[in-house]
Amino acid sequence: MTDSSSFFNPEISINSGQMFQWHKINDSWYGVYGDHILKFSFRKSSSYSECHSPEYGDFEFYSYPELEKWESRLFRLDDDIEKILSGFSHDALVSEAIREYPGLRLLRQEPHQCMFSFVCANNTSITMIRRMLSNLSRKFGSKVIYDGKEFFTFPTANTLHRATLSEICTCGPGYRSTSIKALAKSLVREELDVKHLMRLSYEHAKEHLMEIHGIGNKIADCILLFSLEKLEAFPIDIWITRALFNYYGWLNQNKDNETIRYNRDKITPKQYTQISETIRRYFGKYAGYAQQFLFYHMREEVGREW
DNA sequence: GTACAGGCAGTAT
DNA sequence: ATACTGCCTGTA
Repeated sequence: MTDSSSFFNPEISINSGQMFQWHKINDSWYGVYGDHILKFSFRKSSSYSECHSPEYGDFEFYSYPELEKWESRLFRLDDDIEKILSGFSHDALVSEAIREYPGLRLLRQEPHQCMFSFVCANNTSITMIRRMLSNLSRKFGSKVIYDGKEFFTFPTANTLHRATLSEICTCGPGYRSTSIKALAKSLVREELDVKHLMRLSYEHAKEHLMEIHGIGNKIADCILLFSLEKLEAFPIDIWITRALFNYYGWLNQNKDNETIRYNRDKITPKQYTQISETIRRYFGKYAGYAQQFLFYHMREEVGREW
């Protein structure tokens, strides 16, 4: 743990926009992970924030019901982070972001929860996404009392499948409600199966996901990256589009040497595919990690200028 | 009032 | 095949 890139900061990782159902109560963070409630706290005796960046030992991890070593799973501590990040040394912007945000990690989410979460994330704000998911958990999840506080687990695909469209609508997803129903149906019928998707290649898994109503290029890439172990997935949302437009001008040429034109906010599905291929070749099989740092950099440093 | 928020599907070309 | 357009809903 000598390289600054190996520091581990769960707080910044949780707050980097991948995760929607976490919040801080007093000095602890609580989150919903499928049917488990997770919690971590700063170890009081640690010198974190005094003179060094946080490390693994500065935190204590809890869960209910007990989930063995969940922190290793969620924060991907099993990845060789130094090796992965050193693979981006040819890129100045990502390298800068890695130095700027030591301890930022890609998170490994619970797959079903991840799928529903990003279906809800279609064309809306983080605040609204959090509200929808909270409402869905409250209405269709199970109540759990932990640390004397009330939590609700994430609803199962079965429950959401049995729920009526209007019941789901009362949780606030609007037109995304039909997408939630479509996803629940595919999962219950096992037309969409997590273990199967994990075994498939990135491309084939993505094809399957995109057959679901409400899952397009971007949402499929989020699901693949955050829950299906496809670390080459590189979700291109509006922030990443802006980053690519502003800092990666060379991307604007396709293989026929034609200039790809797009205004800085929108890309077409064809452009998405083209840019995705190029950027994955450029960043390699862990492109998703690069995306994570780019995304966070854009939100933190450039966000207020837009 | 209306523009916008971490895209998408349906329809028109 | 590719481009254009409307969309739930709450907030600024």
